[in-house]
Amino acid sequence: MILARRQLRARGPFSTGSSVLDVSSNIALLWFRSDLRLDDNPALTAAVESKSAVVPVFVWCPEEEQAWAPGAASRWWLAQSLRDLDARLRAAGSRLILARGPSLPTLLRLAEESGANAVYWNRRYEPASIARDEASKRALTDRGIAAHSFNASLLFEPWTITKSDGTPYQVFSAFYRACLARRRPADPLAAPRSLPAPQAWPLGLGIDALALEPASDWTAGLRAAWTPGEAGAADQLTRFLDGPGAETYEHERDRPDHDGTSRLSPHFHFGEIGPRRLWHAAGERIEATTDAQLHRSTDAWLRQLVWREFAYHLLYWFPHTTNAPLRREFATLPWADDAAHLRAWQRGLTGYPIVDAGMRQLWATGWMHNRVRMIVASFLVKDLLLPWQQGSRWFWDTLVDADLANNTLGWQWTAGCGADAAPFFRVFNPVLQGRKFDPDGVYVRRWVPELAHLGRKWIHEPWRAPQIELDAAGVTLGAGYPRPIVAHDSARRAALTAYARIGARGREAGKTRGTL
DNA sequence: TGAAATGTTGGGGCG
DNA sequence: ACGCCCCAACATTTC
Repeated sequence: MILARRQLRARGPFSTGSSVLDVSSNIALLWFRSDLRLDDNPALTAAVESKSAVVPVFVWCPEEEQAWAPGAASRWWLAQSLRDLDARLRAAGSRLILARGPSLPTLLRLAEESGANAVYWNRRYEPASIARDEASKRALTDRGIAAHSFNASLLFEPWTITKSDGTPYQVFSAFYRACLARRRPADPLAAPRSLPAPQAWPLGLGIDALALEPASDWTAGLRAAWTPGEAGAADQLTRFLDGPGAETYEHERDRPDHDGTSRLSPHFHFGEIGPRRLWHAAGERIEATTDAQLHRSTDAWLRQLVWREFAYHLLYWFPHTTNAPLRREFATLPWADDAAHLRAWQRGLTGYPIVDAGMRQLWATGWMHNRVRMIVASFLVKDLLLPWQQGSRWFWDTLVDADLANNTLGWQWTAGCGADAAPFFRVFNPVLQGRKFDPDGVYVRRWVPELAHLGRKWIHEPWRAPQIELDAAGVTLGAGYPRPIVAHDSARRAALTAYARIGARGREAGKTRGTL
C-alpha cells in the first residue's frame, strides 16, 4: 500500500514515471481473462497485497478456445469491456496492456520485458482453458516465475461439490441442496483503490489491433441495448435490486414483454460482476425484510445463479458435452438435415410469431429472453428435428452472453440428452407459450413489425386469423409474413415417435446393464 | 421450466 | 320432482 501511494505521487502530471523509488523490484503480471473487473477480484487483490508492482495484461488468442472462439457479438462486447477496464485501471494509477497470443509465449515475453517474477490469474473452467492454464503454470514455474491462480467466477468450484461417493451431481435439485448445505461463499473483496505501477510499461497493442469489432458496423442494436463494463454491470444490478421487478421476479422473469429479468448474463460471462457480489446483495436483502414474496423472489434468482454453477459443474466433469450428448444414445436420433429450415429459424422466418420474435431479438441485440430461448430451442430440436448442436452453434455466434457452460447445458436440457434434462415428451407449443407469456402480443409486435397491427386474438397464430382481420392489419401471409414452415401438431407427433425409439433403446440398454 | 388425451364431477336445461 | 344429457371445469394420466 505504501509503495502504491508513493508511486501514485510519482506519477503526477510532471512525472515520466521513471523516477519512482523502487525498493523491492517485485513485479507481477495480472493476467485478465474472463474476470474484467476490479471488484471482488482475488487475483488482483493478491497481486496488490504481494507488494509487487502490477502489470495488468490481456492476451487475445481465440485459437486457444479451440472450436469455440468467441463469435462476433461476443467480440464486440469484449472490445467495449476492455476499454472500460483500461479506463478503470487508469483511474487507479495503472493501465491495461493488450497483446495478441498465443498466451504462454506472450506472458513470457511480457514477464521478461517488465522483469516480472510472478503471474496472477483467476481460473477458467472450459476444457481448452483448463489445459492451457495447467500447461502455462508448469512452464512458468519451470522458468522461475511464480504462478498463482484464484477463484473469481464461481460460488463453488466444480471439484469441491460431489456426491458422497465422489462422483459429480447430475440432477439439479440435489446439486442445489448440496450447494445450500455448504458454508456460505466468502464475502466479496473490495476493489483496490490504487495499483502500484511498474517503472516502465512493457509494449502493448492498441485495442483496434486486436480486430475485435466488425469491419462493417452493424452494432447499433447492441449499443442501444447494452452498456458493457463493470459500471454497466453495477448499474444493472442496482436497477434489478431496486426496480419494480425485484419483488415479482419469480413470475415476471417469465415475461418477455416485461423487463423482469436481471439482464446480467453478458456481464457475468465477461466477469464484470462476480457471483459472490450477487450472493452477498441477496443475503443483505433477505436479512433486511420479512416480506414473504421478496424472499421467494430472491430465492428464485439465487436458484438461477446456482443453475449457472451447475452448468460449470457439468462442463468440468463432462467436457465432451460441448459437442456430443451426455446420454450417448441420443447421437443415433434420426435428426433432420434441412438447410432451409435452419435458415428460416436463424432469420426469424418460421411463421410462428413468438419464435420469430425471439430469433430477431437475438439478431438485433445479441440477447434473447430466457423463456423465449426455451421456446425457440424446443422448436428447433422438436418441431424441426434439427440437431441441437446447430442451435448451440448459432447461439454461440450471435449471443453477447455466449458462455460455453451455460450454452451447453441449455441445449442439452432442451434436447433431452443431458444431465437432468427435460423429458423427451416435453414439447413447447409456440402458440400456447406465446399466449401465456406474451398475452397481449407486445413482445411479438416489437420484434416482428409485419404483425404490428394484428390484434391480440390472432397475434400468436396469424394463419388462423380471418382474412378480413389480416387485411385490416396489412398482413399478407406467405409474402409479408411467412406461413408456418411446419405444422406444430404433426411435427410434435413425429418428434415423439423419434424420441420414443431412443427411449426404448435406452431402456433396453439399461436392462442389459442390469443383468450383466 | 409442457401439453394432449382421458377421466370425473357437478350444475343446469329439458322432456 | 326426477332422470337424462350436455358440457364446462377441473383432475389425472399419458406421451
